[in-house]
Amino acid sequence: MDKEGLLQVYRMLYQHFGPRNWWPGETSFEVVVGAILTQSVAWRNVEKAIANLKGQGLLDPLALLAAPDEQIEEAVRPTRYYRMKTKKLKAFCRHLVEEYDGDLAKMFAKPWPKLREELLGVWGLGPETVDSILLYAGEKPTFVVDAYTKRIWARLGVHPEDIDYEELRAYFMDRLPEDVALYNEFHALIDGVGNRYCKAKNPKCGDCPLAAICCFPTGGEGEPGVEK
DNA sequence: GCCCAGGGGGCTC
DNA sequence: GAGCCCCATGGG
Repeated sequence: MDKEGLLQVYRMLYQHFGPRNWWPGETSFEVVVGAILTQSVAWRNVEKAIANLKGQGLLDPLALLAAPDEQIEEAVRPTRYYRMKTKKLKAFCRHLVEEYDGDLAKMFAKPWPKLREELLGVWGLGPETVDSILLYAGEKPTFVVDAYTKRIWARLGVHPEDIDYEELRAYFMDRLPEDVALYNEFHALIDGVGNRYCKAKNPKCGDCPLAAICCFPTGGEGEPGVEK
């Protein structure tokens, strides 16, 4: 799939869903917190957790660091893995406070490819979370890949589903213009189609906007590894 | 009441 | 370095 093919998919999704207006968040710190909490969990539950944190004045790096683990755990309980996520939130806040005086603007002032490597070194932050933070909180032109991206492009016959994260990210970034708004909307649209039509165990193809170009289910998983 | 969602860490060999 | 288990809630 070349640049035009990718943009065609983008247009098909956009026509179906319209603008998705990501990322909901009053502050960039709230967006970061959401990026960590949304790991493996529906956004609905993240909203509850963020409301809990906000209600207790914990949507602030210093306040969050100072609060006892038990309080954070209770607040983020709806997002599953709440003990792990409490550790992850604190690990990020610790890094932010120690390296940037708790100031996200200062952090994002750093050249983003360098910052990306740095954040990947923070405990609890993997590539998807780091790219989400950079794109949606920092407005940096890095493409976010998730399980839906892998699954959908596998079903389009472009790659095997177990493709490496960095490889698929590079696939998009090598072909698409370096455009924050495009990356923002594209990932949000992929999440939309994935959520509605592309669940792993019970896909509901129905009126999926990509049905015309999809290899699933008739074509199985497509032709893994074949470059289209 | 069971099964599934699905990112990241950590362990194994 | 690939494979596997752990985390542990809530919706269908």
